[in-house]
Amino acid sequence: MYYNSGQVSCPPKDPRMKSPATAHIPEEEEVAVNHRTIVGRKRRANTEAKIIEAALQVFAEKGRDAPVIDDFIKAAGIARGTFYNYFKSTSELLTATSTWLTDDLVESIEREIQGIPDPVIRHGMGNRLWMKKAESDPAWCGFVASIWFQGGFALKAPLRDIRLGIKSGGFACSDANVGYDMAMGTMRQGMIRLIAQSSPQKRKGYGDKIVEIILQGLGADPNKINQAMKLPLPDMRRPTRTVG
Amino acid sequence: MYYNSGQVSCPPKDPRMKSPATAHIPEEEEVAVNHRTIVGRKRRANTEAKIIEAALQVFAEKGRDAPVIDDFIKAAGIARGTFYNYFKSTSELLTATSTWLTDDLVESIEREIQGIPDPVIRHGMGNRLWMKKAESDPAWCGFVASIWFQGGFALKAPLRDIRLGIKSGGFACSDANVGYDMAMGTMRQGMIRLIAQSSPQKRKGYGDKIVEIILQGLGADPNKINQAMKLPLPDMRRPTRTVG
Amino acid sequence: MYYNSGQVSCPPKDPRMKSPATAHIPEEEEVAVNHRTIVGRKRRANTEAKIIEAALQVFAEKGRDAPVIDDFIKAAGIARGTFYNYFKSTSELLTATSTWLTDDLVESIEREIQGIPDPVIRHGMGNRLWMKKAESDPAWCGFVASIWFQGGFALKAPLRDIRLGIKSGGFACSDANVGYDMAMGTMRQGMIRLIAQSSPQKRKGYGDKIVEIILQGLGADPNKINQAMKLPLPDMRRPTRTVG
Amino acid sequence: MYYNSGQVSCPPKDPRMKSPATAHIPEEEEVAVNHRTIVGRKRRANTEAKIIEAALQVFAEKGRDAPVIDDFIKAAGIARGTFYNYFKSTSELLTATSTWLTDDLVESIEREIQGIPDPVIRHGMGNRLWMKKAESDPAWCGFVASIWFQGGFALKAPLRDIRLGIKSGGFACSDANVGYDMAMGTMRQGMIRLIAQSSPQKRKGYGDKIVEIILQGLGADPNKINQAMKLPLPDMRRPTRTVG
DNA sequence: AATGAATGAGAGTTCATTCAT
DNA sequence: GATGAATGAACTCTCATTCAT
Repeated sequence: MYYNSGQVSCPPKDPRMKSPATAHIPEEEEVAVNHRTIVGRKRRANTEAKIIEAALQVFAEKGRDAPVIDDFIKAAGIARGTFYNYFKSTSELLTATSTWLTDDLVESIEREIQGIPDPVIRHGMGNRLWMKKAESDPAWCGFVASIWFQGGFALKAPLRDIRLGIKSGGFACSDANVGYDMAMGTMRQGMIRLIAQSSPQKRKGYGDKIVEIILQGLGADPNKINQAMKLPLPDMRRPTRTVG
Repeated sequence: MYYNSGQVSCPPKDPRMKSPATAHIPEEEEVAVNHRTIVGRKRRANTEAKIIEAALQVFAEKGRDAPVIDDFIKAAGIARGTFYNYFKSTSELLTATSTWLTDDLVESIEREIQGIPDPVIRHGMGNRLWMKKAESDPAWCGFVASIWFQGGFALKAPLRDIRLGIKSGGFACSDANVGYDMAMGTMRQGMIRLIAQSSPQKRKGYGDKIVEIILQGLGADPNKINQAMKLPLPDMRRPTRTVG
Repeated sequence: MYYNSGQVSCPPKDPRMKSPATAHIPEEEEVAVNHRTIVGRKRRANTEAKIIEAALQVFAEKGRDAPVIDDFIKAAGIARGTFYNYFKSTSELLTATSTWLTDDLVESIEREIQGIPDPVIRHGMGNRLWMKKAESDPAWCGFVASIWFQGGFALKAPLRDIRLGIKSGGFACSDANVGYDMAMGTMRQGMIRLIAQSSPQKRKGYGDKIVEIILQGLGADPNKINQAMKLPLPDMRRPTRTVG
Repeated sequence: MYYNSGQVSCPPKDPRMKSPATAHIPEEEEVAVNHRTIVGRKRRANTEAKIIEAALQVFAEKGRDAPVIDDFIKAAGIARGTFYNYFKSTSELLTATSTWLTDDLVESIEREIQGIPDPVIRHGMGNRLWMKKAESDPAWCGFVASIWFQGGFALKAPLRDIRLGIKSGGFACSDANVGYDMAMGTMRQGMIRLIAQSSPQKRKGYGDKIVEIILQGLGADPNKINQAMKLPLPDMRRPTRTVG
């Protein structure tokens, strides 16, 4: 995995898969998978997806702390009690939502760039794909910048590539942590600017500028930077999840 | 002014000075500034300072959103009603606190670096002084990183110096905004790492590394970077405000 | 309708009926009126009635402005939060209570007198029934005099009958508004005296005297006044709502 | 006295006179009326008048119950503590204000009509003068209708005249209390209509209509009513107090 | 007398959580 | 599983009153 968030968890596509909220359900009992069980599972998955999708909207609109349970159940069209069948608190929902929202982008990016051998180019391309998403999907950008970055935000892959780049001499940077802080901090700040910037033509291209200055900050060779910035960005196969 | 936040306001040292919460009190134009008035002002200023100082502790401990009025009045040792004589809400108190906490650091930094003619060196020195404070005062660092960076965080001076640096050829950076985002984002992320890092010897020197990578990211000449990093950091004359 | 207050609304006898506080609940158009829904509605209606009945007591005891939320919830035996599930404020509760309390008396009176053709007699009989209620139910009288008369108190039927009476020559009165003010003002003042008067034998008959002077004030013929005052007062079929 | 309110108290014209709020000051001590005492008294009277005049405005604007101490001290331009030097509570201020506002009207009316021997005519003229004030001074009318009528409102003179009128055969009314309720209730209701009616030409003459119907309600002879309504209204010598 | 900062009881309101149906 | 009425702790805010100066 390239962009590999610390807390990986699969979104509830497959009703058989454990999602964070359902992790407590013992699986051993599930010997007799009869019709009712299957129906029940489908309903569960359905409702959970409904809640998470509604939560995305709500968090994107109101931010991290303002939303109250009522906002979620109204947006999801469910009853108060139903909420508690899936999530113990809003913060658990926040975690689930973040995970669901970023995981497959992270996976997609990783899939796209795993073939690139040079860590400098690979890092640059990974960042570009990330910022492209931020540029083109304001709601996603808003959610991630203000919410998902909070607390965790530990992407393993970039740190690893920065380390490899330093070792290989591609990056001139005294300390991998410093480089990582620079890269992550700059991306975040760039995303914050993208949120504030409503005009699409002004957003256009800002992501690449951000990536370029990151590579410069990491001390990459200008020619290599040019090379990384000129590579065509692949269309990511499956469209990734979106907020709206 | 170098580090010049938008809303500069003097802390309530001098009871005659306007502070945000006392701004409505008529001053010089007052016809009869009699004894009672003066006494009253002193008390006001006193209490306001007491509240703000307590608030610093509270915000540093509990963060930006968690604290409730009760936390502040208990910490300040005042009555509920007294709080409302000074601040309409916790967020107003937050603003006042941020302002009070950062304003004189910003002023001090500015005073120190205004004599440096080269915008690259000046920018580097300004950043170093800022990060030095962050390194040496964990509570201040925690407060500022989590609270003051929120929303506003528009320091005019760094942006201006980045612009001047680009114009003079000292910085190689396609867009001043990008450079600004990089510089600010990196400092923030560096401060977040400083907070997480409790061991003093690991904190030691991290601020300078952050500044160094910022200058590299801005495309400064390595010699000039060296020069900026080697200049001795002046002791700022008055010790700046601190959280504890 | 005779005594027809502006905002007629049915009291929540039938859980399916809209009452002010439950007006937002979708009804017939609801697709699936299942068991749970029905049960929920019954509970809602129940609680609402419980609150309103308690509110009557409270308002009657403490007046219009003194009561606080706590009084209502204690009297109704509900939790703080439950109150807000039904009413946003005490004044909304006041409105609901007034409406609930007067509406069916107004309806009953109207039912009784609609058959009387002469507007003079009809007006007299309507007033007599109203004052009879005031005489016999001190709590109701106190509530209505101090609360319901506030602001609105625009009963359409009396005004219409006064107008008809003037047109037909039964009343000698220069201006229907003046007559209306006289009639309403006199009844209110009479009710205030009834409240102050705790001895039942002194209250006895005071309502009829009030009505008599109103008719005299409207310039009705003494014989007709006599006639209106001598007609037996019908027992209103269903006992109307009462405060206690 | 004709219109003689129960609680008569002189307004603070003469600083030597006791007003309700100063009634507790012992007079015995006042043997040595030196300069300072006199100055103090003048200040007292001044401040009290200032408070009461401000209170009139406040009550007229906000009604009987809504105003808080803050409203009064802001309107009067005094300090919090000063308020308590004069009034123990808002309701004491309300009483003082009512008294101050109505007393001299009551006196003036009484002075004007004391020479009229016939109780019917006298009552009619008294009412007319009252309603004339109501017609011409909306603020006064608003204050009196909504505030002063509350609670007390026991005017002795009208009741006495109604009694005398009944005894002399001028009024045909079974019970003086009923007549009194009719007269007072009708005036109040008429005043309420005057408040609601902002157009001066519609207000014009309404007071006399109100008085006319009162006399008719009391059973006065039509000729005598005519006579009472045709007498020219005297200009009351001193202009009475007004709200603005 | 006048001042106005400080007080704290008490009122209003929100909202996460439970639970019978 | 789904429902939504009921709950009450926790929070915000107001305002009459005191008192040192």
